[in-house]
Amino acid sequence: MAGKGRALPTETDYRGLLLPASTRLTPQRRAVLDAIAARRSSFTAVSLFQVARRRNPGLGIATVYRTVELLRQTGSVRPLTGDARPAYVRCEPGHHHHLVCLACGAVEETELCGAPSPAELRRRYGFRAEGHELDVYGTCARCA
Amino acid sequence: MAGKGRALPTETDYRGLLLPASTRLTPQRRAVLDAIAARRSSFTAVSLFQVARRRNPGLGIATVYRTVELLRQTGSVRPLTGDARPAYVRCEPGHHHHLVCLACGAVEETELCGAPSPAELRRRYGFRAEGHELDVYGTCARCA
DNA sequence: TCGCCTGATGATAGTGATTCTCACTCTCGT
DNA sequence: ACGAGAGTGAGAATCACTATCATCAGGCGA
Repeated sequence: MAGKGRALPTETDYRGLLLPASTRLTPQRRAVLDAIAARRSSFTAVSLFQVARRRNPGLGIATVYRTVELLRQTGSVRPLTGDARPAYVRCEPGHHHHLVCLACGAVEETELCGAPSPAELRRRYGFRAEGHELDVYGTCARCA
Repeated sequence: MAGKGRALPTETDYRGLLLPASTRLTPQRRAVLDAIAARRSSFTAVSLFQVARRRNPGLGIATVYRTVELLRQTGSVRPLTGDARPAYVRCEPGHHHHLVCLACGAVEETELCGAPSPAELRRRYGFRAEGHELDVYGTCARCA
């Protein structure tokens, strides 16, 4: 049952939004994925819910949370840290961080990252780094 | 009434925990400051409440939140980002980041920081950085 | 010494975001 | 058509936190 007939859990026009394998692409999830794909900035579960429900009036808020959680598992969205909570951003694959505009909520990805190296943290603190969160807050080019 | 007779808003033996000037050091706040000073790791408002109430049984949870907020204003505590939420850590003055142990909750400060420079973000993205959040997650020396 | 003013407090209701529960529905493979 | 199990919506529950408000406390001036 793994990767046979039912095959495509997502379709390519969702532009990189991936559900975990062997989950079904239901109309409800489609509505949520559409709502995310249309976003150019950070979003909250509630705001997604409001948009997605226009397309699928019966949609429940619980389904939005469930779908976002699935996307989080695949790395397609990430919850923002800091004062922007509670909000999420779309994520392309690979290590990167976010530039969050405090004025309009727009989020830009950047591959720039100078987080302390695991080796140095290990040497200086005996600390085994497994991951890190870095978000930069400020004003985007449009709002400046 | 500004910085005269009433004088000392805090006392030095709270090891760097500062309340804003012209706030009173009440027994309730003292109990909360004690509870924080005794911590070697991250803490939540509720866990502080439980500890501080042993010293001051009448203490209300609202007072704990109010006191933590005062300390946040002076930079003496900072809310953690990422999955460790909702939790706070004590902060020494100055720019630094935190190494958070996912096993025991211990938090170590480090001055190591390689966040992208505001100048480079400005040049490449037109983004005016105002601040950033960086927390590193992993396992501390004791738990490893 | 006595009120007074204002900051501080505790109890409690309220809020917003999120999670849980559960009966029901839909889909897929057979 | 059928059975199994993934998926669903509604609403209750939970969690962290905030707002409200009557009351308290402790310097201050009179």
